[in-house]
Amino acid sequence: MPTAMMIRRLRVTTELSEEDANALLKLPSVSDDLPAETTFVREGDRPTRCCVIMSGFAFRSKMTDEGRRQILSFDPAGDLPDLHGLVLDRIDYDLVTLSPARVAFIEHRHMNQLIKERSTIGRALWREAAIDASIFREWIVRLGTKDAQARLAHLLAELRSRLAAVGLAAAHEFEFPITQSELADALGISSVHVNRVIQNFRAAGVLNIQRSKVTLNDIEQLLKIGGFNDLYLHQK
Amino acid sequence: MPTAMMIRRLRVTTELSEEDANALLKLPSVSDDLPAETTFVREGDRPTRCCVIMSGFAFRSKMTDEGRRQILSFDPAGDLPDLHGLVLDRIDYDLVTLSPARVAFIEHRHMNQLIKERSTIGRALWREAAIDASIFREWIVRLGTKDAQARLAHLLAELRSRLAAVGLAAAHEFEFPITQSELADALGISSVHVNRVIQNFRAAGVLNIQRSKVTLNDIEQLLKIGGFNDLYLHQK
DNA sequence: CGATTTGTTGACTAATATCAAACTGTGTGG
DNA sequence: CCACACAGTTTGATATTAGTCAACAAATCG
Repeated sequence: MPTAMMIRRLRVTTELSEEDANALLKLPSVSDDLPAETTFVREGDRPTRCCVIMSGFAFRSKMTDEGRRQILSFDPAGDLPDLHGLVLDRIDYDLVTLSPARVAFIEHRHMNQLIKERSTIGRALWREAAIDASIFREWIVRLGTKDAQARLAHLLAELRSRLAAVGLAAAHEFEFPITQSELADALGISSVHVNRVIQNFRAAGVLNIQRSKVTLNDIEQLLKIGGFNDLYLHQK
Repeated sequence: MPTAMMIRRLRVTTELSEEDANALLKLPSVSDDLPAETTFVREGDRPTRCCVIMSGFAFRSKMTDEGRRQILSFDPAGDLPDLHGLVLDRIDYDLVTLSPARVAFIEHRHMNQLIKERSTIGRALWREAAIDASIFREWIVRLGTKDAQARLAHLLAELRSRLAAVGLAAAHEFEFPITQSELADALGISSVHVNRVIQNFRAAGVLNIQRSKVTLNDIEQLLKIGGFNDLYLHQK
């Protein structure tokens, strides 16, 4: 059952009948175990299949001409990070494993066939892509209006909310195997500054990030500092 | 023909048969002339119709709890800025006129009917939404990796490219009725700093922004300073 | 025409970047 | 088990970018 996690994920935002779920489970796919830091889709690729993160984390990123990397999303198990490859000729970002991850690949023709047969699935997938876009919009707000502290708090609040929705976060902590340098590339600040911000949070007893685990000691503070409001996640 | 500009816009990115175009032209809609700075869709709204910018400009924005505004997109004539309202329960941003603008509204049920009847139109619209998301991703790169100069250059390069594609930009200039304060909210910098960056560009003979008109004197420099690469616009 | 918004300037401050060095932890091979 | 290498983190010093505030000038609008 390669796509069980994906169905759990879809059901966070969409009602899905057992029939539809079963149809999704029957999608032919090939899976691959990838080590951390593996780029498995590249900017400029012409996609013929889309992928599902089965376990671990991936992220999407872009390199600028000046050699800077911007991380655009974190994609935990269940995510479909290149769904729009179905309707676009080219992929406009790199897709990279953050941790060792298992990734399933589904041929576009199978997806298209299923969408044609079951319009509710087409709708669910379009909806999923729309929420993906909504998360990008909030990412813009994060970078455009918040200082370094608030950016980190907001990102962690979002991750917690999304991971909790699929059972991947406990009350006060979750697995998130990221380096400070990667956080820096996600938040648009330097890794030195990420380090200092984390230290402030530790000293204030708000949170800790250590060895692939995020601990949120004071979630109320976290939400307040990050100015976090979960409307944009469109969870039921 | 309320949606002629929209069709021109769709044809930038998608092949559309005459039949499909005609079906789109027959969509029932109501239009409205709105003054500048009018918020006509609000964050939290439950959408029942979607809109097409017929003339002028709109923008999408979000307010943070701290009272800061982040502009998320500029939407010229032809744009469908809330297409994803078709698949989401709530709108997660404000939609505001930048200039006086004519806006057409199409009931979701008419859109859904048409999508059901003509799957190529459904595809075209999904594709449109996917490109919208791609532009958000690049907006993240702009804010996360570029300094103030490059942000402005990159934004103007994007606008030029998109406007030229639908015939709304001449070789070296286009209409864009924006204040420096609005630019500041789009670029994540202060309006004072926007002013200084513009002055630098003027002094260097690269560009000018004046009285609702953007003049690009040295496009090569503009693209270079902005680090602009148009892959993400997915234009044919 | 006055009223209001927008643009411009200068002085000062705050946030964050950069650079370089040192420190910590973890895994590897001898 | 130790020594080493490596990646990641931490620290301090300094530089740069951009923000804030306040005043004024120039456009624009009714």
